[in-house]
Amino acid sequence: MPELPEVAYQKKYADATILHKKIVNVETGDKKLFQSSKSEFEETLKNNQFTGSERLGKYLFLNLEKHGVLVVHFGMTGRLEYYQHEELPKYAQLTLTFEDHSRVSFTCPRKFGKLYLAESLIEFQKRNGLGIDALALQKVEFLEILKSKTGTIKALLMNQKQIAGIGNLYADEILFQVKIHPATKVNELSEKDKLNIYDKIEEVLEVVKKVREEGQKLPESYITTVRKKGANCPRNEGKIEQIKVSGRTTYFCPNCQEEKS
DNA sequence: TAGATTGTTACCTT
DNA sequence: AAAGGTAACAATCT
Repeated sequence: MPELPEVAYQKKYADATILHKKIVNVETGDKKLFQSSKSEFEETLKNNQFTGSERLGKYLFLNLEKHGVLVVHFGMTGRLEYYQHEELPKYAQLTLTFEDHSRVSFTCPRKFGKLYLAESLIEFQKRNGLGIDALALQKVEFLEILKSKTGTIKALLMNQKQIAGIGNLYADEILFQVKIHPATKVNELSEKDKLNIYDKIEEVLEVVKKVREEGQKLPESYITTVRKKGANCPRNEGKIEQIKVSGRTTYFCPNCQEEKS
């Protein structure tokens, strides 16, 4: 599920389903997901309730009436499922039953998700060194982050300690939209390039966030819609290629996104 | 079937 | 010291 736009959708989903209801039962799954002891989760959540939610990057914060906040990281396959029936969904790792008998499960087939207990969003952000949320990022902050960096622009966009919220998919999308080769070194970018990248970060994330929240389709001009080796470029100027950049599989159009020399 | 998949991070090298 | 690249994690799909 999980880059910034998908987590924004999970926040909307949580807001519509699980706020202001007393939690009467807590069931936990594989302990590798739980970043505090499972008994601590059980004790903290039982007889408590969610009062609201916040999002930072790819993390969802479910604020509790007492004892701080439940923090959810969705890994690659995590999601919230709200339902009224008895049987647990497949891959349920945390299941809360509310006073009205409805339930919510955090499901996570690949178990890359993580659950934390924290005092607050700010405390969690500091403790984990998370950067500024990509949609709250100011132009000057972005330019400051780019200073004296030597790695690839793609790796920087995905570095959660610098900018929080962009992953492999939308890093590729941003660089496709701005027509910059993903392996370009940050120190080789012109000032114009940098400003264009900043604008596309905001544009792409806003567009995809809205698409996810409203259940719409991505624009046909997006490489994400044809993310496959040999596919036709949405601009019809070439064939999509697949390479590795900073260890991650990367899709781009060599025709639109020329390599700097 | 080998390699791919939206996540992070420990561990290497420079 | 710090920054950047890589492999590993788990389960499934093509």
